[in-house]
Amino acid sequence: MYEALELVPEAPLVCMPADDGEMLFAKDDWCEHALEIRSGIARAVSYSRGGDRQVMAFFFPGDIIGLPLFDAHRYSAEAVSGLRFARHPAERYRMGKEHYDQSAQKVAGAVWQEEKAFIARGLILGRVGALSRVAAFLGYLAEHLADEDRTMPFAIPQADIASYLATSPETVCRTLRGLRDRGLIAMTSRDRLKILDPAQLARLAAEGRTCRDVETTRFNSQAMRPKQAGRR
Amino acid sequence: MYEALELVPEAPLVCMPADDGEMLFAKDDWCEHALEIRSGIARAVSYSRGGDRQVMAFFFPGDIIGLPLFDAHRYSAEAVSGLRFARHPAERYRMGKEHYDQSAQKVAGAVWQEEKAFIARGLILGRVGALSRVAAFLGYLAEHLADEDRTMPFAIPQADIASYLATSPETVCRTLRGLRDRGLIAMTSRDRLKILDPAQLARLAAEGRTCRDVETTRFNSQAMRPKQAGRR
DNA sequence: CGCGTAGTTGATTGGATTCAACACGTGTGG
DNA sequence: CCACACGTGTTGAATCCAATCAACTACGCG
Repeated sequence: MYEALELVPEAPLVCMPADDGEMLFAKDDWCEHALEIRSGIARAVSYSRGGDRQVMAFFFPGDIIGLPLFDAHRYSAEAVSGLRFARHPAERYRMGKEHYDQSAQKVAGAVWQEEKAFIARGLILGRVGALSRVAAFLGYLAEHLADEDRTMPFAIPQADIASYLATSPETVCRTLRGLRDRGLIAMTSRDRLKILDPAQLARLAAEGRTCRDVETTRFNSQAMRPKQAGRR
Repeated sequence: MYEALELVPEAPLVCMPADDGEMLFAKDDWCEHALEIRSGIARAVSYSRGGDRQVMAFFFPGDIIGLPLFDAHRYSAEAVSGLRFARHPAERYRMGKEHYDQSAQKVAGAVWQEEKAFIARGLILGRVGALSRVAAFLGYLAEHLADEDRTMPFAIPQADIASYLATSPETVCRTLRGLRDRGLIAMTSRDRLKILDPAQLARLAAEGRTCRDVETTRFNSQAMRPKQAGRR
């Protein structure tokens, strides 16, 4: 009865639509519902005093966001485009409550799934150079919403991509054009993107331009080198 | 700041030292112990195929790392400098096990504490320009290991800082010097850093150089603006 | 004392931001 | 149906910043 992350049938989980740009929940708000994304894309946003805004993560169909690791939401979430979602009572996912509908393992898995989105951005931003960041981002997108034909809906405003990648919209546009000209990707329509050469794209993401010290000091330095063998 | 998360007294928790650079646990390894940092600094590292290395997070005294959100470790951890730590049996922190030594709330709090370190890097890397990134990093450091005099041990190799900030060691050095020349920080010794002007530093972190579109499109754009009021 | 490493500084070059202008699609109202 | 405004994406030119290469200093340790 409790297998999978299946929704419990007792509550009639309607699939609600959200307008583009609509806020789904706000940081520090009480965590009432967890949201399961049915279609479209959502974004996690950080507003700092000072007025600057950062897109911290994107979420895709199948993701469950707003899980009550705490009582309060850890970030603000907004709809990007074409979002439809279902609400789950947060109590179901609250840890340590005795009335588990889900096993704690499942809850932990869902939390980890949510956190991975934030960590992924860190790894992407860790790469220097717009080219490798964009390439890594496309690879990340493909993992989440590419079909068997390596085609995916690409309904994310370039301003959001720019904020996510910590670069300017112009650079995003130029880089995408560069990838298109080199035949690595194709954009048939405004909102459809096809990855033509995943291997080359991954290579760009990896070697695009890595900090020099990584190669050099890694094998010379002592403080750098892990002394315990056997990592991967 | 880290109240509670108290260790259970039953096991004699010895405080083990680690050599600088020593690997504490490896990604994907079975999660046997959680490590409580008693002194010094540790780092989370990501090794990708391709040989590039990224410092994803720093951890400080009081932090508990390697918590078993899953069975396997989610990242590799290494000692940076002067690390002493205590091992806690991972079972204590495994979610959903019936034999809680800690309440699930405590476990969730510890997990969140650990995850925050990774998310903090994303927010720091989201800022463009080396100056704002370094300033934001110093502010983050100060939150975790500054004493009442705003002085803190600064025993992190600049190569690690550079990797963490996705920049080059030279730029880190130059930026620190710039901050020193402007009287915002002082480095009495090689490994002690004092923050002289926290307000100015925070200002630099915020406005250092924000992507232009943030200001302009935020108030004009429709897709950008959250339609539900009352965030913050 | 000499070696190795980390840190520092200068000069150069390439890349990204920025400003500006324009193209394109969409929805609205005349 | 067309004109228009508006937002988004696109492209060009100029400036500025940061990566890079190279040389040097400071420091810790045998």
